[in-house]
Amino acid sequence: MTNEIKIKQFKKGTEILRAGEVSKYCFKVLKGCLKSFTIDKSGKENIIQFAPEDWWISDLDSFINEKPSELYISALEDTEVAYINKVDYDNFKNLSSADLFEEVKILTKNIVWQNKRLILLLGSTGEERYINFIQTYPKLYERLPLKMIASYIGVTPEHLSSIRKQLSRK
Amino acid sequence: MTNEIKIKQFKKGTEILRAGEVSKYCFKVLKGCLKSFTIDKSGKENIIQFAPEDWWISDLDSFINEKPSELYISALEDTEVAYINKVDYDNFKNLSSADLFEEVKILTKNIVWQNKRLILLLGSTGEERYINFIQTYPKLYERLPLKMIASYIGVTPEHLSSIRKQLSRK
DNA sequence: CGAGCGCTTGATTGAGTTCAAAAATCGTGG
DNA sequence: CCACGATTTTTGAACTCAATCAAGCGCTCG
Repeated sequence: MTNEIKIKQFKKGTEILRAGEVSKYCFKVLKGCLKSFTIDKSGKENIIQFAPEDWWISDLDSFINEKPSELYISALEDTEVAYINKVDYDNFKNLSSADLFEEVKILTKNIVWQNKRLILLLGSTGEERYINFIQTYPKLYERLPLKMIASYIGVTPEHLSSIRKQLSRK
Repeated sequence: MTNEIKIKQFKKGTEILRAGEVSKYCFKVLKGCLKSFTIDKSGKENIIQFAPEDWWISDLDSFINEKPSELYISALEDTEVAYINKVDYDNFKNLSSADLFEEVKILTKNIVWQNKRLILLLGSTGEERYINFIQTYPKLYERLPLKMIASYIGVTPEHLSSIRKQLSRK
């Protein structure tokens, strides 16, 4: 197996992937934080994922099947990533069982994580999702501006502001 | 590798997993249809996933980590499944690279699928999600009662009914 | 110091829920 | 094969939670 992992830096604010382009890379964040998001019909940005240290991020569908991406990816902070390209990824099938098993574990974690988000989006209020966010990602809560968290949990910044106010009355 | 896949039938309406129990199995549907769902604070049922033919379903977090399930699973139709238990699943690490690679592909598909749901839930209206559902799962649309589809796309049955009415005026 | 960004506040609007009840459909036993 | 009860779907009115709109405050950084 050849080690084809490469390293790259992005300055805060860098646009790394634009919807419509094919996602050529899969990133693992070493330092800093990236986000993936859509922009819907009304022009609103919806954050699908934050990727702080040790998380990986990509538009998997676009990356694997080489189709236009639905997601944008950009840097929320100065960020350092390890990344892999499609050709190297396809060589996965030549990896050892141990490495593939590792990959299975990483993917499984992602499924569990996304599933929890689906459960929250379908069955809880904005307030509940906000509380859950703080408890689940206390570090991110300190690092990210309120409007990013609002977008992630699916409410407007104004509404999150009022949620906060209510919660502080206790 | 031992083939530890077993077959089982469920009658329509059977409760297969209850939230709070540990999910002992991972099911692959051969015939019929299962659903996984939560019941939120207000008692409302929120459908997380439908599993018609060839889909697999489980509370993965509960199954893998042997913790109490957040999800319920039940049979929407008379259903036949293949299932695997935890011990056999753990033997995955002894599988061939080819088999593990296959597993990676299955998991990747699940991630892509869940990701599309997240995008829809965060960035579209009930009407858009309904149209998307019909286009993505025309077969399911024929088989399932409206209230199930409503729960899946995150609106009330009453509202879905009115969405339908609006769409039919064309 | 001023421009811009992030956060808050309050007034207004609107998409979707709730509630209640009628109409349609389904399924099961006689 | 029909009848009747149960479930599902439709309808409409009242309501509610969150979005939108608009304005103002406080920081920071250029």
